[in-house]
Amino acid sequence: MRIKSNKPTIKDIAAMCNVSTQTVSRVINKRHDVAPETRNSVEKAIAQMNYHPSMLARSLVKQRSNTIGVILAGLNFLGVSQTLNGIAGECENSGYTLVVKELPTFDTPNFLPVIESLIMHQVEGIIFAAPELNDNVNKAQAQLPPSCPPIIFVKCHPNPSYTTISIDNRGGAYNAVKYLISIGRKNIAHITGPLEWLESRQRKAGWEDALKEAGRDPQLHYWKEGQWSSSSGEAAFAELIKKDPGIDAVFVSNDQMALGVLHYAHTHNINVPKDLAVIGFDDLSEAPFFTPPLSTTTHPLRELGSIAVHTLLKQIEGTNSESAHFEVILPTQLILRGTTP
Amino acid sequence: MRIKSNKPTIKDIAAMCNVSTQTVSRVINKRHDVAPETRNSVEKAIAQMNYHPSMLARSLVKQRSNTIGVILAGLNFLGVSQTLNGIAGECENSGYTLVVKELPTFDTPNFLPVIESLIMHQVEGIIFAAPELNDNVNKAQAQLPPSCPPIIFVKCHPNPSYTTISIDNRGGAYNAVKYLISIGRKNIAHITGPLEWLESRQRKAGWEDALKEAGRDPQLHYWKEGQWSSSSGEAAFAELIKKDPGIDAVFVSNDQMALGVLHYAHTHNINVPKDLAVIGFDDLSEAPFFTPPLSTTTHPLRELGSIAVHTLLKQIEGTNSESAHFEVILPTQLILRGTTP
DNA sequence: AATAATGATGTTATCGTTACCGTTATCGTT
DNA sequence: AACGATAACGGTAACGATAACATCATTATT
Repeated sequence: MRIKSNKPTIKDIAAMCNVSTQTVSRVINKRHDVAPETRNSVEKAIAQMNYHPSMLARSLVKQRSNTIGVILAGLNFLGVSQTLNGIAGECENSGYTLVVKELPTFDTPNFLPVIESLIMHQVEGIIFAAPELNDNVNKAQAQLPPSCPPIIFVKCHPNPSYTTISIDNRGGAYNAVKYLISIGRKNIAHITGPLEWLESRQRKAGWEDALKEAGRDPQLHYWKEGQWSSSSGEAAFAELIKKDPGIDAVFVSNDQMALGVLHYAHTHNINVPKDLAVIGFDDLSEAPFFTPPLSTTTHPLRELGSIAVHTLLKQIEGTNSESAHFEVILPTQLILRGTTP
Repeated sequence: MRIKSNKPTIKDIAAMCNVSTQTVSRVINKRHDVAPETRNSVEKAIAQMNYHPSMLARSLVKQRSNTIGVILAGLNFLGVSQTLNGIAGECENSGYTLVVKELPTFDTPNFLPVIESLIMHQVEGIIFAAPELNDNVNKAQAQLPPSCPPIIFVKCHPNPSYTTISIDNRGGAYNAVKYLISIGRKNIAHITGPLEWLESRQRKAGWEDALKEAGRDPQLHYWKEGQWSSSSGEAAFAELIKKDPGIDAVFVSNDQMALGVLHYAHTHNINVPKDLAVIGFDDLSEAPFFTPPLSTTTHPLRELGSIAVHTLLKQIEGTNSESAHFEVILPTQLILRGTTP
């Protein structure tokens, strides 16, 4: 006889109590058709043997894994982890297990292995939460195998064939720039994120739209591409101000780069906000404590995550007829602090 | 005949190719004892039918899930997500699947449900990466069921019964304060994190040790408890400086609170670093761009995560005899920037 | 009293895959 | 020509759990 693994199974419990495995199963699943006496004895045995039901076996026979997968990249960025925070919390709430796959880089060309790995794990749904760079999302969508479970794309461009949930980047930027115009700034520059990122392009579009709406030609305004980091923001601003010393406001695509701008201003005796108004994007928890406190734009990333899970579960658990795809765009909010007058 | 689910199984492939399921299995597992012709036909069928093997079934029969679980709390904190970054990356590298469980709060009293949930999922190992508050880790260890798979505790106090991997908080703080002493600061205050946190207590101990070593009585120095946030840091410093206007240096338990201190200094015309030297902890990527750039202490969180996985996998895959527990403490590094002279 | 309804349990088949062992065909060797 | 070695494959029994049905008592109903 082979040496038994130390993990007790439903059979061991059944044998111990002189009942069938089915009865044990009934106890585990809290069914009512078990005699109190039997239930007691089984429960005692379960506690004694330290038995835990195997989800693998359960999932196999039930044809339901109660698991969803999330694909992401750049966990070390605060934005991504905040989204994950929302996702994980909502999973916990609704009793789903979360499998996390992180892409090695932002611009991983081939998503298929990751998606297939999730399919092999029988996940019931997928949240695609890697940022959209170039056409990576399109590529991913094109690669989706026919047998793919429900999938939600987060923070990407809308696509009627899929459910997408995103942040109103364009609108947030638009509002920020509109405000700068409203306070009389004439020369509003912009520091973008890396332009492969959809978010960067959307925010840039918002800047352009606001300028156009005010009857100004965006072509005549300066902008420069940054790389999200504070140092790139500082460098970008240094270039901008060299090209045009008359810049009196700058809309910056994230708070970290905005911090770089503040640093430059501080070291070059530029008075913020009198000579230079600055508005960022993200509303980092540190932003109110920058010198001066940073005006910026909020976006509900944690909420984004929990909405994504919520929506996904509805698609999983809902009737099949309910598979209409749709699009959610979450609003942003302009927060005025010390870097605007 | 029942309606077949759309997901093909190994049987479907076998039927399609007129071979046994075993042969299909052999092809899937890249065994050599399959005729090239047969292999080809099977592979074609697999591609055609869009077949993906079920990890559930595989794990069940192989008695190996190739999955590990991680327990964490506070994903919205940068430190936690950086650790997760390291963990996820290393899992990806070594072909393990990662299941993430986030605790609802830092001080969740009862870990058992989370751990049991992981056990039920047949994870082969667990990384406990929630921060240590009060005696939550002790509690968790006491609650560990006998049948628990290998588990590694991260960022917690050493315990010979378990493998632990942590950051040298005490040493980092000690070095920071020692440096402040070496540059002649007489009155070195300290702002702690919440004292339920082990990290806070360890850093405070480092501060005390350095003072003692210099022949000073820590009792005569001021300290105040903060809550990690910038605003709490600012408030704490406001109190400290009111109690003793002679404070000429402050060691702050994290960078966010240090930012709060800088903010206070700036708004109250305290010259940093001339009148007040500041050293933080964490080395946020923004720290070099604070005004002035923040001197602080680095710690390798991403590395911590990948080491944790690495160690865990060695315990899982290694021989059983290799189950000796041990303790790793990762070093920190003092980074001097503008808030120290 | 006969029948039906209920309550508590056991039997068997099944989920998708692999391990284990057994079978057949082919080929070179002596 | 008989033999064994090897290659290529198949059959069956697991893995741990549940669904669906079957089987009994026992109690309620007419």
